[in-house]
Amino acid sequence: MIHTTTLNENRDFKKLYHRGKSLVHSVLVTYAFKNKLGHNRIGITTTRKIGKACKRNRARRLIREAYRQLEPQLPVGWDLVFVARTRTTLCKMDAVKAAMEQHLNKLLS
RNA sequence: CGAGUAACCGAGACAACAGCGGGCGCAGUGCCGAAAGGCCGCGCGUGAGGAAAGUCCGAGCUCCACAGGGCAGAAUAGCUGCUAACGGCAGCCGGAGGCGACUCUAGGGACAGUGCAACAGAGAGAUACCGCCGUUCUUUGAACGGUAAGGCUGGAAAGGCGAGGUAAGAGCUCACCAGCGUCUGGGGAACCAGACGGCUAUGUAAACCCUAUUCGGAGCAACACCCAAACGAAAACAGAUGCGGCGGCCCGUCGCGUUUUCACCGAGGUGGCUAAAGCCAUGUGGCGACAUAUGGCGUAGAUAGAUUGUUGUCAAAUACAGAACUCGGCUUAUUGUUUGCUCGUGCC
Repeated sequence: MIHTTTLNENRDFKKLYHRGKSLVHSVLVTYAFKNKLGHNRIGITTTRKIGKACKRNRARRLIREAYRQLEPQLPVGWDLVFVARTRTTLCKMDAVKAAMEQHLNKLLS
């Protein structure tokens, strides 16, 4: 990815959950918060509610691919956390991408 | 054709575009960092399973004393073999189920000891309630004695069943069957077959227990190394009959003050990390598990965690499901195809 790194510290996730803006959709929950790094950081949460390792991997892949396709049009300087939901594993990538695009347009404007 | 039973094999392939993790090669010495070290571009090649799962066994590897003695504790339980090892596997023996193919089997010991067996029933290591028979008194019965065939209860009632026998009965006697013991024969063994003997006193050891065999503990967040930082203060207790290290206890052994509070110091990096009791093919030995020889292959190593998204073609690609130090098993989840065998039905 061009200007994005992964978010891997638990304290960063907690900060977004408490202080970030969020939107909910049936296949995706998005949290966003501005950072001062000059690039984006994303984190993906797949809880055990979704299923076992295989289903969680699938959800993570779908979200990462959706983000990758949307990335060129996004503004820079945000921390993002995407939370997969149970229905995420059942749907196609296009549905996730549409939900994400809708969320990001609202949150990052 | 239907029902069943056993086993092999597969787990999408190909093409296009986009994208991700390792590896190798080339290049700038460009970027980040205090440093160890890491990042970026292009090309080539490579990249999840039959169960990767559950974490139920067994090993390797690492550290604790290269692991010591005893007790406690745990596991296993027909025989012979295979294996690095196993609670696994193979073959066989015994038992159970099925018409059969075939399947299942936690399969040592109840004359070492302790316990339990409710209720019912006359009586459950012990009986005489009814009944049957005899004797006596007497006469529609009673007392005493004999009996375990018949009745009732129960999961189980003093081996089963038939004949003889008897006052009535009884392994009292006999044949057959079951069980026990001894002997003989066969087998490597579990065990099998036969003969003879006396005539026997329940079940439960997935109840405690006994016997035999095996087992030290913790786990890759193990552990090793590198860079940076720190390596101080106070209080309490003890003075070796103390504290700590080896899962519990006792020894043994090694090390040494210990604990608490405050202060100081990294959400650092690299290795371990994949060549392995490895896989494939062929030959040889073995009923088989497996062993062995030759040749070939070199096949993921992440650390918020990598093969996926969108199409097209194929009759369909759907199910269960994602490596996390590595192997050998077991168990559980689940999809498709094929083949052998068994039983039933119909036709030739």
